[in-house]
Amino acid sequence: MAETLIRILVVDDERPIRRFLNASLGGQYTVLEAATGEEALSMAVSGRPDVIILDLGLPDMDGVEVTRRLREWTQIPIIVVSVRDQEENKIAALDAGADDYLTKPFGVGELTARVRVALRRSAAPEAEPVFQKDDLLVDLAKRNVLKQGQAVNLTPTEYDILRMLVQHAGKVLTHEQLIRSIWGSASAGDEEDSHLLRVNVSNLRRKLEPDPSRPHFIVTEPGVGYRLKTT
Amino acid sequence: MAETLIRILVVDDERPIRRFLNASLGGQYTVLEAATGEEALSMAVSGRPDVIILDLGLPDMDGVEVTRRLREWTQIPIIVVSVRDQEENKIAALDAGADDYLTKPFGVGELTARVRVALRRSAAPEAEPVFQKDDLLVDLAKRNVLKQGQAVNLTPTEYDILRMLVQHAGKVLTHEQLIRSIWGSASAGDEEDSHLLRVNVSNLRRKLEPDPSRPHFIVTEPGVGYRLKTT
DNA sequence: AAAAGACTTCAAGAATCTGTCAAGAAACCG
DNA sequence: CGGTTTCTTGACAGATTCTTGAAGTCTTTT
Repeated sequence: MAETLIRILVVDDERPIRRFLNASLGGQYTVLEAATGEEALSMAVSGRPDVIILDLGLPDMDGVEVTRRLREWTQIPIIVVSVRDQEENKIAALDAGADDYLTKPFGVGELTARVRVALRRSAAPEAEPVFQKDDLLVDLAKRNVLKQGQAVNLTPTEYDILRMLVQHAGKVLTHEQLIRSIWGSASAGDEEDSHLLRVNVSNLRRKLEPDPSRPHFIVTEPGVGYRLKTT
Repeated sequence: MAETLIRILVVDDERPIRRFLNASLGGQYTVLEAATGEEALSMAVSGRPDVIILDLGLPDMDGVEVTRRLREWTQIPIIVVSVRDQEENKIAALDAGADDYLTKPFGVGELTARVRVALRRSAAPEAEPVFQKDDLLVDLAKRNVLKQGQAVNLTPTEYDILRMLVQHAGKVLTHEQLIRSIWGSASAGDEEDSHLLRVNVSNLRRKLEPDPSRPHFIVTEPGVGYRLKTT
């Protein structure tokens, strides 16, 4: 069957559950397994799954955090599966970037139906999680930034800005868009934060650009915002 | 906020439930209502909702059938809401094209979270308005202007004018329309600004036209305004 | 053909926006 | 708690853009 090319990553720390899901889905899909959050994150990169089924109760990391980390670089559909039935858990997971939330126990039929929904949708094109140009390489999945093969140390804020730029490489991001994505929608339209943004971009350039005074990667669009050059 | 432009169509035959949902969602979204399947189908056309919340138990038509009919022409996210808790109902609805399935009773928080998920997804792939003619390419989504493949540096004002022209390519834009869209309605009818407009158009031509003295793209309609040639 | 009106071009000062440095405050980590 | 990193803020120089005036060009009208 050609369908077997579709890969599903099952993340759950309990082996019996993994085996159960493997048995349920294995007939139609290729099933990858991960038992911890770290494992899930790395397998999401290496295994290139088409759907991720994620249990919230992991030993090393909360499932919501895993979701958040994944969403930094990919739109792979995430179906959260958990014994937690409280509404607040569902909301937190969904707002963190999950596409669906099933409460255990659930029927296999419903799960596969929701997997089909996720697959049906993911015909859409996906942004590249890796940006490369000349000596600069940004890998959003690994959270790596290399300049001439050397790791570059970025502060969280700097990385957030760079991630935004990479996710919209080639497009102009307005000051407001950048500020909102980094400091929240609360503080948009504030001159203070415009300045903050400029300082951070300046720092970014100093760390990334060969010649910060004549930017090669992060170019200014006067009066508007910044853009990551692709060409 | 302008966010109220997002429209949600609530389909349920019970008025109390419609009122409840309207109250729950009305603060953030514009809520449209339909009580029957037929009404839902016609409102999906006329109301152009961004999300549809659909009850399965309608008097004239089964909700699954409504879903199927909608999917014949649109990908508007459909969140099914039903008292039916059997797995087969869920599977049928999801496979018919629904994006999500909630069993009544449900929490408002969860519903709005799932609405956000649906909106988040459909917000992603936006149509890119692009204008191309000969050597000139204007990409409004990227805010890019290329002349013979080379990026052209436009000032914010110049870009605003060009954007207006592209958005109404082929049509004549009066001086007043252009001035109003760029400097606000306050200063329309002012001779000062008419001049300003001319200066900016002149600069635009110098940057875009092969021969600024004989405009190929931005042509003057004497006494009226300017027009972007499409042919 | 001259005149009037409309449009275009050029140039320079004013206003605004942007980049950089540096130092104190705050947060983080062991 | 001490040390380190990161964040925030202010000041200032530099660059870009906006605005305005004057002069030149084109078109239409008389």
